[in-house]
Amino acid sequence: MRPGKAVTMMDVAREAGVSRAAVSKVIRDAYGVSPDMRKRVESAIERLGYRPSVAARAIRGSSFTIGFELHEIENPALSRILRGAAEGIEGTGYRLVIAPGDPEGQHAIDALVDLRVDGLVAIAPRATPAWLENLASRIPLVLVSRHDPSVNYDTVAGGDDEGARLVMRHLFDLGHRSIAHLTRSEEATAQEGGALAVRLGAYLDEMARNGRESRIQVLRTLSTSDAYHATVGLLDSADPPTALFASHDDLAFEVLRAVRERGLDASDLSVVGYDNVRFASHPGLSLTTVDQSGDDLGRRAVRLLLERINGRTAAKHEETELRLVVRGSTAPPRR
Amino acid sequence: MRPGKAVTMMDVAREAGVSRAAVSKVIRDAYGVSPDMRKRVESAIERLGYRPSVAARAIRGSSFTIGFELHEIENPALSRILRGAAEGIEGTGYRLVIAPGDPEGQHAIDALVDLRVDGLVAIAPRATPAWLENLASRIPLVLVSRHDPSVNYDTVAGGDDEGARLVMRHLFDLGHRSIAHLTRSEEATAQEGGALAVRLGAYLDEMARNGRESRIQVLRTLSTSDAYHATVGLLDSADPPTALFASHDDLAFEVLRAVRERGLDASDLSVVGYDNVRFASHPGLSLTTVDQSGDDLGRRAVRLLLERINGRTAAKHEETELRLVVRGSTAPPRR
DNA sequence: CGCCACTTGTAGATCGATCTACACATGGCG
DNA sequence: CGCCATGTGTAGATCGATCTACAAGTGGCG
Repeated sequence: MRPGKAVTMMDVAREAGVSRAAVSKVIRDAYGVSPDMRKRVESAIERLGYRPSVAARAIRGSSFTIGFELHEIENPALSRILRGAAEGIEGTGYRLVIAPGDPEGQHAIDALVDLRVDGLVAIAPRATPAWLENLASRIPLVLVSRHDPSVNYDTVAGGDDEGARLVMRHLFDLGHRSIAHLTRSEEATAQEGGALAVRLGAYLDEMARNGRESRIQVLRTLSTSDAYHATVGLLDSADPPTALFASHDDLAFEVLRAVRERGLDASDLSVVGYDNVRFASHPGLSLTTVDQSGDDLGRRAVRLLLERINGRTAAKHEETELRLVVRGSTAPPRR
Repeated sequence: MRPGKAVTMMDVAREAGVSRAAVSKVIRDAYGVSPDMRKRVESAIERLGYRPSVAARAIRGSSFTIGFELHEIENPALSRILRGAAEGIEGTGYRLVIAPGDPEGQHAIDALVDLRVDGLVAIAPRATPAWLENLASRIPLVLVSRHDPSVNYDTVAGGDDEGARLVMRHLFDLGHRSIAHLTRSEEATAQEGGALAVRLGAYLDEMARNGRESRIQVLRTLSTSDAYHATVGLLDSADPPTALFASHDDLAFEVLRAVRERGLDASDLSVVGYDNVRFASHPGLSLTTVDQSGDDLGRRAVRLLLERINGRTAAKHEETELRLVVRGSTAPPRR
């Protein structure tokens, strides 16, 4: 029974004793259907278990499917955004498919475009604005966690500049004067509008404003496990900082791992993350962090995209609410 | 430029001065293409940036896409399986799309079937074997973390019975005599072949074998945050158990949350999880758990599915390696 | 009674690919 | 020189839907 046993519109038409066009009209809820015909067609659909082929639809017009590009499957901050998107799409008649991919997002985005989705939500922290503009000229596009001032695609992001400054001020207020910043690779912060680039910029600026240029120290890691080793190296250095601002929670947790393993605490090295993922509130971790309402980010992205699919062309750039959540991983420095 | 500006095979054919069929042959690497024609077509493809439409392909035959049904986006154990699947598909010429869905998996699976993917990897802990058999008769299907003895679909799972017994023996060896089990809702353990059902069964059996029927205590939660409240209730009860076996790490972490908030430790209530997600090894959590190689689960599922797509019809049922990882969340009971 | 408007349903083109069947060259060989 | 095998390319049907154009039927109204 394996070989292509799918029920088609033709089968339904035969079963109901009407034409294909009639069936099409019924399922699209189009004009020109008598109550009688509707009933017969609907019962035939029911009986045969017919389901319209998205592929066949896509080839003619809309697939009623939107794509979500996700480059880090295991990053809980991204999962939170994704959950918001999934919630946001409910009841809209559209469905969501996710393509896992590389950090550039290229491969995943291509896969979704090839599927002929009606629109795209992407994170793609390493894609260049030029490439995205080009993409946006061919398909409705919304970017999450980027601040590009594009006219062709929308963006939704947290106020990363403000968030990072909240973090820095919190640390300065506690009395820290030597604060390091832990972020991703050079490429990850290369795009001016990227969230990590903005956070890095705010860190550098706040250090300068407070006259601490000489203590600026930026660490970079490729993977999360790298973050652990980088911290170990930092703690072993001659004159370690008293606080560390990690550009997102997943990195911060690895920093905490190193700190705890040494038997140290927040007075030795205060740690701040970003995103307020679920684990941050766990008493075993208790991470001070910034909540940028990741789920709201996803929900809004979907809403903006649907607006665009339905004809809006003027770009919108939104920001979500921010909130510094102070927990046990930060404290005044011991000295 | 927005309106359907996609480059089609026809455009490429025109550009290269050949027929559509010729272009098709080149991209499918089919027989009957002269080196000269190949070159011209390839350069035309390059010049126009042509990408074949998966939708159009799917309608005729294969989409070279496989679907992954994921009902809990934020569950790190599932993310781990997903990562394995994503790794396993690399270099195979297929691509992976994920559909987020409800616990029944119905909606997500339907969405993937409607997309006309070539095969399906599903977790669907609450689907009935009958429904899955029916599904498997229409599309190649592999189930993860289920032990159904189906002849129409494959399964890959950890040895859940053995794993749960490892946990129980570890707790008995430490001296625990009153052990509770925390699992999901009734529906989640209703399917006989489901991983949670098997773990529950092993718990009940081990309690009985050790003559502790009277201390059997099964708690159920709907959400992860529920697990926290359930634990609080348990700790407040008249004669609380000295150990708790949670059916997966995410629940265990919430149990630990309650334990830690009370200032209690492993001697008061030992906690064991299942899955060995990344956070389990964090010193702030340090959870004893069972590692069932979640990434391997995903990798194997993909491999089995591709075998099936390529013609295998005899069902295979595989199990992954198991390993009990003892950490700080378990200790001998205080009394 | 005849014309028009409206309702209800169908035929057939179309979307972008795949794939079978065939046409046309070319050249080897008896 | 004629026949056939081989190599190269194309025409056209096909997949499952959408959607325009139109045919047939019904009833209102002057």
